[in-house]
Amino acid sequence: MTEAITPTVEDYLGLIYLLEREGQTVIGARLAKRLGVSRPTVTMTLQRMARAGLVRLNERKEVSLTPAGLEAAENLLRRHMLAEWLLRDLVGLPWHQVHEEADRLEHHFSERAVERLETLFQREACPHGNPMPGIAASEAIPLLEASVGEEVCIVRVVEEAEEKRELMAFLEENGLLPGARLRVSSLQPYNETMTVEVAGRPVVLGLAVARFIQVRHA
Amino acid sequence: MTEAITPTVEDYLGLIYLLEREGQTVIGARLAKRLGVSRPTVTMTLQRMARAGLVRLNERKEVSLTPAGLEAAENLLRRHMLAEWLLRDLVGLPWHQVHEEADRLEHHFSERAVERLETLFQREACPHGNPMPGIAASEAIPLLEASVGEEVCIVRVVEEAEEKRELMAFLEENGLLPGARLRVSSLQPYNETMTVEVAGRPVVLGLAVARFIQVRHA
DNA sequence: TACTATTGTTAGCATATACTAACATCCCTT
DNA sequence: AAGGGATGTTAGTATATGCTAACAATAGTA
Repeated sequence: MTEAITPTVEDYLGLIYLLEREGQTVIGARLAKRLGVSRPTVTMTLQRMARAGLVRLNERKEVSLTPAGLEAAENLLRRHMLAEWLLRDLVGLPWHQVHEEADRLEHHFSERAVERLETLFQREACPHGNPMPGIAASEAIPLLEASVGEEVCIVRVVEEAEEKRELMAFLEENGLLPGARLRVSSLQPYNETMTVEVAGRPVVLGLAVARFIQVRHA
Repeated sequence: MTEAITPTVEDYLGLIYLLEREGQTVIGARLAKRLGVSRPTVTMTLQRMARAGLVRLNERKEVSLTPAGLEAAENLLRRHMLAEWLLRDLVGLPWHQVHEEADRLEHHFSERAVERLETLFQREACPHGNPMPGIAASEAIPLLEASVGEEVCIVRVVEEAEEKRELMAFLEENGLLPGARLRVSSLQPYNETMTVEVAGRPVVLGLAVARFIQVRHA
């Protein structure tokens, strides 16, 4: 028997999957920071996960998913994104809250519920524009790299940003959701900010935030 | 700070609440049986719960909810029933599966999600006809006690039955849901069964099951 | 190269949740 | 009243998940 995968372990798997997808090297310290737990805890949990055949560590202690781990991770991500659509489209939760809520619910859907959700929501990305597992990410560049004057369309807000509650509320308030059109008005690199125009109104964005927003030409 | 109530403890609270509502005396052994855990486990968990001010035990070891425990229990029950409506009306899960699914999800809704669900579903009972916390149960008698020839309408399938997967599937298959009209055709007490007519078709029910179904005159 | 910051691990501990085996209690019925 | 079945508890154990303190190893960087 593959012993049941706990919610905690699912969280590790999902995060490792996302980091790998972004091309980052996955190390324990990074997991500890993102998961909000201590490094010793990560060491122990990774040991259990390795024993269960979900991950492996190379000589440089870099973590990667085994085939079993990958499958479980994709499964979780799919449940996460389906939960987000459920919460947004049917429950009517505001965009900036669905990630946090889905993060708790995702672990508890049965096979049958997932099937129902899959029938209801045949989407290629989550409400934040990040691709469903198995789907290739559509072309996009960080808003940071768009040129001044350019008219762009938001493709996605990357997962790392989804975790930041106030930032998400700020983005929603200012209409900075996937699909939004905006113009890059000006750059203030000395101030670590840029100014964009959304629906006729100017919005000042920190450059760190502009790195979280990916766009394509409109 | 009232330390967070765990899903396990919530399960205990919910069950104690339901047993109390049915007027049963709540003892550890009964909890152990219904929760599917050993008696020692129940002893230890009840001790923690008593320490947390959620329940008390009298000299005869009978369990009852404190005000804090009652509040937490009603809160859980509400979340459970809202989850059931969500799963039935929006997700489209079949009637007989929603209880089991809700039993897992109920522990993980935020305040805000509950508010949304309450706006969407202003119901006085769950999909099985059992009253929402705070609402008085509508008059009904066990189907068992209806007289032969009588035409009745199903008011509820009691909570104890909700836990029995195959039974629930059987009931749904035969249209024995709240609101269904049926006629008591005959009794076979020697056989521990009774026969009812639903939508023109005869269905034979074990008397134990007929005790789980509550009806009113149609 | 030497120092420092980052990273990983060990040890020791705590809590919630489970289990079995064994014993204690208590109530009811014969 | 005695015996038996139901009930509650104790003791001992296990697992997953967390922590801090301390140390070890590694990697950069001055």
